[in-house]
Amino acid sequence: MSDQRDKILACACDLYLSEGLEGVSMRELARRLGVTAPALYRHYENREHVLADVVRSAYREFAASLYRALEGGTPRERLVRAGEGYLAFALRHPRWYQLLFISPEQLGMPRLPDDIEAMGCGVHQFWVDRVRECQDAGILSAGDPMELSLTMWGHAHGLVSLYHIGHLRMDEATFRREFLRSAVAMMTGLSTPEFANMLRGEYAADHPVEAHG
Amino acid sequence: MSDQRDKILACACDLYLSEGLEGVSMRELARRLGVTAPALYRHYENREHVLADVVRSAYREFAASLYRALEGGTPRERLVRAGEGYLAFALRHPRWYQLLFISPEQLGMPRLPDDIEAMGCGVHQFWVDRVRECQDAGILSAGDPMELSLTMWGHAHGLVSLYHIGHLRMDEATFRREFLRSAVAMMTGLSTPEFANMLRGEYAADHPVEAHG
DNA sequence: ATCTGGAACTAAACGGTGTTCCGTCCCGTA
DNA sequence: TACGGGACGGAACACCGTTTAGTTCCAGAT
Repeated sequence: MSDQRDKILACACDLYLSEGLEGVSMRELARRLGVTAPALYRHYENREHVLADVVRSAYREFAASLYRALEGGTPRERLVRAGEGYLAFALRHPRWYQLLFISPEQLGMPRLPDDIEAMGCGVHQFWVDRVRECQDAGILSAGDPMELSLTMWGHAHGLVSLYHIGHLRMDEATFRREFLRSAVAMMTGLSTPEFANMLRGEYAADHPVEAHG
Repeated sequence: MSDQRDKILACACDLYLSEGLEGVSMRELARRLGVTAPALYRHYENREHVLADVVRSAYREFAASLYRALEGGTPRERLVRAGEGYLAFALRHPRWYQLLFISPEQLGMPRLPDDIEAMGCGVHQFWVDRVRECQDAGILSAGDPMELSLTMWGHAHGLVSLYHIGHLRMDEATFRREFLRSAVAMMTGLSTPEFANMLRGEYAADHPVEAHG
């Protein structure tokens, strides 16, 4: 029965979300479960395997947040909703987001397990699909959809990452505005000329330039 | 005399570059210096302060790699060289690059020391200056130079970060090509229309599309 | 020349970590 | 009823950061 394994994982997730990676120790885990540390090794080979399962949980939560974008009715709406879901997840669950993009060696493993790498590729594929259908709809310019999605993903992850680290001295509301503005600026370089104009127009209408001097 | 302090720092840098963060332990540091661990506390308050000095070293190396761009003769050349310097540093010294963008809590500190945060802002300011002079030269579109540089920085850091983590399944040469292509695509969204056209033309001339079926 | 103070070090220890080994209990099954 | 195996606890090993107390040694002042 893997009932206890589930409890360990749930406890490890709680511990990680509240205390960070260093907070997830086998002994503290055991303490919270009313057990001694060696007992955990009945259910998990070692700490590394526990952390790998926490990462898997993070990926599942992340994927769920993204896949809700498929409820959108048009390629454009699905792409926009995917972007919104991405940002929402990154801001609502900073620690989970960071776990998705942490280097394996910080988890104490030389390489990520294959299935976790596959989850990362799955997310990437989701983006490629969103891009491709926007290309088919004439919204994004032609070209390898993987290349376009790479540019978009890199941009989004970079901004979020800089914000989480604290290199950007902004509050969350300001960051949301900057993220949107920056995304629109970047997307105009990836869109068809007509759609780029439309994007600029919509953004200008929604965000009138404030007077300052 | 801070001779020993310098030796400790040099040894910590070596240790970090070869073994990673976890490899930098006070005991191993002491072993390599032919000394016992408590002796280190004569020269450094604790491990956190040692690591902070390693981060400072990383920043100095990074800044040096960037500031060489000022040898360029035109705003455009200085911006391009800065981008090349950024990528070169990130690829040549992955561990040092990662140290610049690591979250404080992974270093065991609640917040970065003020002077280190200031070094990060200094690098940012360098980018803002490169952008501003390109705007003055009519190469980049008008607008807050901080906003433009944020878009560019986010994009660059995001791509490098994804590559370092291993989410991008490419060798280094492929990544360099993808990075350049992606940067050009993004820059066309930030440039004046004339310069965007020129950019596209130059990139197309340097990178003829390969035939594939 | 002797005394003194302080810098630099060592040894030992405390409490923490991941992990292993071994003994023990307990429960389902033959 | 006997057995086997899963689940656990206790003790231990080797490591970690850090503190305390004691030692060595040398420069400078008396």
